[in-house]
Amino acid sequence: MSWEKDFNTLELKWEQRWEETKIFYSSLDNNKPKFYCLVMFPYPSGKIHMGHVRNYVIGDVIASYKRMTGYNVFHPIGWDAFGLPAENAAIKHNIPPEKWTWDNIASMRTQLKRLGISYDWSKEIATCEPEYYKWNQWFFIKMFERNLVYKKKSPVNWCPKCQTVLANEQVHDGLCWRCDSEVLQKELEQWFIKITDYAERLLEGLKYLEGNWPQEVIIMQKNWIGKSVGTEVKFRIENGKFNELTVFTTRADTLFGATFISVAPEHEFSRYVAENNSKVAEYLSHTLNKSLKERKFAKDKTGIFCGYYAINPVNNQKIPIYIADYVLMEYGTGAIMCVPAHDQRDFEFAKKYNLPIKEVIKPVSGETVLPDAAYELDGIMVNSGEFDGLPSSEGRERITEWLSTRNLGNKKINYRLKDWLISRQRYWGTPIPIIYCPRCGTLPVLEKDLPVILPKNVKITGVGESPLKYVPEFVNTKCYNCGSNATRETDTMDTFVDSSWYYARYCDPQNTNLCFDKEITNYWLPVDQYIGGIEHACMHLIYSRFWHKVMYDLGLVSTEEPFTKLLTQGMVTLNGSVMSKSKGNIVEPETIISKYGSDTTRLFILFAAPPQKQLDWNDKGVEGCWRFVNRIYRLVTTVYSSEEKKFPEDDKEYISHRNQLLHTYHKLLKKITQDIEKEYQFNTAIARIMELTNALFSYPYLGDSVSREIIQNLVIILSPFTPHLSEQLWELMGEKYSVRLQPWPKYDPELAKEKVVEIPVQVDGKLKIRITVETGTDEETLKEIVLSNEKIKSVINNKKIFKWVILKDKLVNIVTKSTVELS
RNA sequence: GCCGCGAUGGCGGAACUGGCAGACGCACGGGACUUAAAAUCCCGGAUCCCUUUUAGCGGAUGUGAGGGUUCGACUCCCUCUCGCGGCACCA
Repeated sequence: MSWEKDFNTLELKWEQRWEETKIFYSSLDNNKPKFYCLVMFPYPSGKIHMGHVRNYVIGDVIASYKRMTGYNVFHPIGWDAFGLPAENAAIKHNIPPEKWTWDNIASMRTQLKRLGISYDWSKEIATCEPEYYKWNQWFFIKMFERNLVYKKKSPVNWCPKCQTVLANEQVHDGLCWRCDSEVLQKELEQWFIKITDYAERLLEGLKYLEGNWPQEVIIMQKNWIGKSVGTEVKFRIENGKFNELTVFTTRADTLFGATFISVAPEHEFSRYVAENNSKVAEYLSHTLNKSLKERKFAKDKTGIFCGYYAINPVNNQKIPIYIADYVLMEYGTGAIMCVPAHDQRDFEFAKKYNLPIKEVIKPVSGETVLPDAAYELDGIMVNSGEFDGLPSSEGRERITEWLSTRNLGNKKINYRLKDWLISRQRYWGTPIPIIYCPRCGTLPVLEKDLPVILPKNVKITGVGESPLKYVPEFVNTKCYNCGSNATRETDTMDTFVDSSWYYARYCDPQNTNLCFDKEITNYWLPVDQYIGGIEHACMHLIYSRFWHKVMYDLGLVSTEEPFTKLLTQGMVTLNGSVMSKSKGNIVEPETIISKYGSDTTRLFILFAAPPQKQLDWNDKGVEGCWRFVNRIYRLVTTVYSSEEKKFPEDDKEYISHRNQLLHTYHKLLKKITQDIEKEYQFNTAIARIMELTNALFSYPYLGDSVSREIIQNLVIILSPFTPHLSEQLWELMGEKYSVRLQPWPKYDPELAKEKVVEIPVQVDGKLKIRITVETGTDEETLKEIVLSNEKIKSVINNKKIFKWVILKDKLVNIVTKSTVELS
C-alpha cells in the first residue's frame, strides 16, 4: 500500500469507518464547553461545487480543532430543499420536483461524505419534509396571531421568468437574484411579514456582533436597514378631496425653501387627480408601465403639474403640486417637499419645469454657492423668518418642534428596509396555512391541523398562477368555524423562510410535538461559528436574525442573536473569474478528488489563500499539495518501517541537533496553534506544518525517540486538514483509532523560546550587520558588542552618536543624525 | 454620487503592537540519482551600481503613485491612481 497509488481506497476505507463508528455524533454534555459549528446548508442542485467544498472544509477544520481542544462540538448538515430549480427541472425533464430533489440529495450526500467531514449525520434535515415545513406553518400562525403577518395589495416586484413575486432583498440592480431577468412592478395582493417592526432591534443587535462578524457584513446590513431620522410635515391643499399631503424630510431646516411638492405616481392622491384630469391620467399610465429598472435608472426626471397647490405651513406660501416619477412610493410617505436650492434632484427638476429656486442655507464659510448646482451641505439658515442665523442641525430640531406644537408635523424615523414579501406563486415550497371562508373571512389553519400537506402529482407548467390553484383536493376545504365551503391559500412561502431557523431545528430534528425542545436548543444555541458566503449578507443573514428575535419573543430561545461569530469565505474562481456553467469554466470537485484524493483537495483549498479571501483555482498548486501529502506519507512510513534508533546520550553533536529539533517543533506548534486560533489563518498554519516537515527531513538522526514523538504529533496536527491520511498513518504507527479524537498537542513555551537571537544592527535606520547573541542580552552588552564590530566602527567613523535605539532581542539602531538633538 | 475593502517578486501569498520585506508553496534555472524519463533529493532567485578579493558580512533603490510624521514606515497621517464589493432619485 502507498498513498500515491492507493489514496482512493484508503480514503474510502476511513470514510466508511467514521460512518460505522459514529464518532462524530453529538450529545449534550455539561462537562465540556459546547461549540456549535455551522455551515450554510446547500441547495440540493445535484452536484457539489468548489464553493461548497471550501465552505465545508473550512467548517470541518474549525469543528475538528475545537473537538481536539476539549469542546463538545455540534457539526450538523442538511438540505435547503425547497426552491424553484426543482420545478424548472420538472418542466424540462418531466420529473416530479420531489423526486428530483431527493435524487439530488442522495447524490450530493455521497459527494459530501467523500470529503471526510466530521458531520453528525444523525441530525440531517431536509426542509421539504412535512415534519420540517409544518413548523414554518406553525411560525406563520404565531406571527399571524401577533400581527406580524398581513396580506396587502401593493406594488410588488414580479419576475416574469420565475412567474412569481420577489422580496425586496431578492432584487439586485433591478434584476431577479436567481435568473437575472428584469423585474417588473405589479400591483398585487400578497402576504408580508412585518420585519420592519424589528428594524430597530436588527440595527441595535449589530452592535453586539461588532468584532465577531466581518465589518463588511455589518455595514451592508446597516445600509440595508437604512435608518434615517427626519420630520413629517403636513401641507394643506387648496381644493380637492384631500385636504392635506404629508411629506417626509431629513432637512426640515430647508422648509422655507420648499417651492413645490412632488408626489409619486403610485400615490392615491395622484390617482385621485387623474380621475378628472386626462393629461395626468395619461402621464400615470405611461410612467407606471415602465419596468423597475427603467424607472430606477432613468437619467431624466419627468413630472406633470397636477393643477393643485399646497400651503407651506411655515410661511403660508402657495406652492404647486407635481406628480413626478423620481418620487418613490415605497419610501417615506410617497410625497416630498422640494427644495431646489438644496437638493440636486429637486434642482434639476426645477430647472426643467421652470420652478423657482429659493436659497435658505448659506455655507458657514460664507463662500458663494455655485449657480448651477444645489448646495446640499449643512450651513446657516437665511430667508427663514424667525429661524434665520441658526445652524442647520439646530434648525431641524427647532422647526420640527415648531411644527409639532401646532400639529403641523412631527419627528419621524424611516427605514429603507421593507416588509418581507413571503408569498410565492409557485409549487415547491411550504403551503401558506390560511383558509378563506366566505362567511368568516381569512383564517389561519388550526395548529392541530398542521401540517397543511403539499400535494403530490401536481402539474407544473411554469406559467399562470400558483400550480396549487389547479388542485381542487387541495384548494377546497371546510371552514372550521362555520362549516361552510372554503378555499385554501394556494401560494407557498419564500424558501428563505426555511433557512431562517434550520439551525435551531438541527438541535432536535425528530421532534414531532414541538419545533424543538427548548432544553436542547438552550444547550446548543447560539451558533458559535457560522460559515458561509457573503452573498447572504442582506438576505438569509437578515431574515434569520429577524426570525431568531421572533423566536426570542415567543420564549423559544434565550438569546437575541443566532450567530455569535461569522466567517464569510471568499469565492472560488478560475483565472480570476467566477466559475459558472454558462462560462464553461467549472472545475468539478469530483474530478479533482478522483485524481488527487480529498485530502489533497482540502489541503490546497486551505493553503492557497486565507479563508476570507478569494481563492483562484490552480492545478499546479494542487500538485504542490499532492507532493506534500506524499512526502508526509513517505516520512512516516520510512521512520516507522524500522525500530526506534538509539544514539549515545553523551554524543554532544546529537544532543545539540536534538535540542534544536525540539525547539523548532515547539516554536512551530506554537505558531500553528496561534494561526488557527487567531482568525483561522489556515494557510499560514499549513506553511508552518510544511516547515516542520522540512525540519524533520533534514534532521540527521531521524528515527530517534524525539523525532518519532514529533512525527506522531505531526500526524495529529494534520488530522483536521488531511483526516484520511492522518487516520491511515495513525493506524500504521500502531495507535488506537481515532486520531481525530486525540487531544491537540500542547507546546512547551520554554522550549518554544529562542535560545539565541539574530539581531539586526542599523545605523540611522539602515541595516548594516546582524549579530547573534543569547536571548535576553542586556543593552550595555549589546552596545559593547556592536561598538567592537569592525564594520560598525568604519561606518560610524568619527560621527557623533546621538541616540541608541535598543529593543531587547529585537534590534539595535545607532542614530548619528542630529535632527532632533535640540529637544 | 455615498459607504466599505484592497494593491507586496513571474504567480498564490507571509511579515507580532511601527523594528531583518518576500515565510511557505507554485513556476523557473542549475545540480545529484537514472541507459533515459518520471518520481525523489540538493542548491539558486528583486533591481541597479561598485570592486586589487566575480563573490562580497560592499553601496544604493525597492511593498500602486506622490508627500508627511518617525531614529526607523508594507504597517500611521494627507493627496491621488487603479481594482473589487455594497447601496443608490431613500428626500
